[in-house]
Amino acid sequence: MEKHQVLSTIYSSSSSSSSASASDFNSDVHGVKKGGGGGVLRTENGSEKGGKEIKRRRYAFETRSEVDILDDGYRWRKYGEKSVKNNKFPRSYYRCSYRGCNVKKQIQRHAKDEEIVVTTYEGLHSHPVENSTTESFEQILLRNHHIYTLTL
DNA sequence: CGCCTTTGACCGGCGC
DNA sequence: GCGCCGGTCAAAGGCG
Repeated sequence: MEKHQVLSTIYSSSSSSSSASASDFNSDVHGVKKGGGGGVLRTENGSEKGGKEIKRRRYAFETRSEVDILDDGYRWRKYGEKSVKNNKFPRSYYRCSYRGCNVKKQIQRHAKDEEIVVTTYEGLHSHPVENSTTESFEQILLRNHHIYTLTL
């Protein structure tokens, strides 16, 4: 629904289309505290060892949106949230739902400009987009990744 | 009914 | 050697 303006460059001064909606800043639909969770005894995980570390490319680009969750057409499952010292706002960690698609997405807000959201993609998708209604966000990503191609 | 969200704890690496 | 930071996972509950 909401159109998100992707900033091709870091310094996108031209910003007059700041039509702030009446959306809640918190946008916390739940707002309910749960006592469950936590206190989990992590058993030894027979993770694959000897696995070769695959070089993961990180694509980070800034987007101007009121909401942290940007609908790029893929399904993301939030798996964690931690606050960064440098940033006053917490960073959200999202992961792709598709089996076999281990793409990770990190969303962090700017410490100075909360209106600016930094989205960092890790890995590449290997499955078709589910939501075709959304504009090809991936296209923008590919276009922006040229500017923000960080090789880990 | 299924999927997703939230929170706490734990782990690993690095720094001091 | 210990502390700190960042990142990940797992279970439960809620909502669609």
